[in-house]
Amino acid sequence: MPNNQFKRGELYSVINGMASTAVARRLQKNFRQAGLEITIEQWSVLYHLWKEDCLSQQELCNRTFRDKPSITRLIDNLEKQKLVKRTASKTDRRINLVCLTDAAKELQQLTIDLANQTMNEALIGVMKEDIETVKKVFQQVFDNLI
Amino acid sequence: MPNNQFKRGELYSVINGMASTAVARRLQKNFRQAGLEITIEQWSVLYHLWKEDCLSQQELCNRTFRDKPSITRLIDNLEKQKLVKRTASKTDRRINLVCLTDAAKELQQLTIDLANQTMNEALIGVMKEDIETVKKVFQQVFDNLI
DNA sequence: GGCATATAGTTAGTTATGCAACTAATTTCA
DNA sequence: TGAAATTAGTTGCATAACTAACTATATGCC
Repeated sequence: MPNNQFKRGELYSVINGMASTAVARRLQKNFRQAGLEITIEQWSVLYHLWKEDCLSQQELCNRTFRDKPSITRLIDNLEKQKLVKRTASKTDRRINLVCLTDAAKELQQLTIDLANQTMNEALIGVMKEDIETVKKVFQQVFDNLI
Repeated sequence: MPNNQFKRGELYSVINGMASTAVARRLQKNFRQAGLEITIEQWSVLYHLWKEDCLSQQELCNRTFRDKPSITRLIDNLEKQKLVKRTASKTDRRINLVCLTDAAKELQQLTIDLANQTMNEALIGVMKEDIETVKKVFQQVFDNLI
């Protein structure tokens, strides 16, 4: 196979491949070294709740771009760790509102610091305008595929 | 929390987040619609074997950036599907060489076409030089974190 | 030669993803 | 009003990830 046959597939592996995995592993490692017992995926849920508390599970699906079973189980685990609590909505009995506990609120600043530290480690030598280009391209890719 | 406190965390979610997931889901969907029963992860192993057949499991770990247990199980599943075959190395009895079957060789062109099609769908409206910037940034991120 | 160390691969346990099928509550509309 | 369709959430099954602990083989070195 000539090398140029796979040009866009190579970009696939760029977008979805080693760099992303490396960042995720580093962030997880930095969490662990700081004594944090949460996973990256749990963190992404908490992140949206820190921005706006007491969202429904469906709303968390939309914001984290995960499907419903994934959110169900992430919330199960976060509830076991006493970081969130399901509360029945008073206006719609189908809905669980997912609210932060005080313990979760205390984690916010530490995880922000660790995420920023991780991205600083990852972005050494990367120009600011190139970062903007990456953001722009990823937004376009997301819009193309919804 | 002021919004600008999480600037680099936002980029984290860009690199590791929704666009990557959207591309992976679309590629998987395109595989499925073409009647291909393989996962993206299995495909990534086959991809490296198409470039160079009969690699050791350790070499597949290095090239796919996965750990050893992940490769063990990916190879288990690929072997169940008769797409690869483990062969004991003659020079080092610790090593399994993973070789493609004829069935796997027949999948190569179809999956290349589907990967290219998927990336074409994803990259509508994205400029060529911006793609090069994304590749450059991701290479730098990977080098920073190894 | 033989012990210590390193390397290749497997297994076990926990967490997460995707899909399909399911229950329960709500909304639509004839 | 009441049956049909929609929405919110859960459960089951298969695949995959990470960590740690394990076996087997190979290498290094005294």
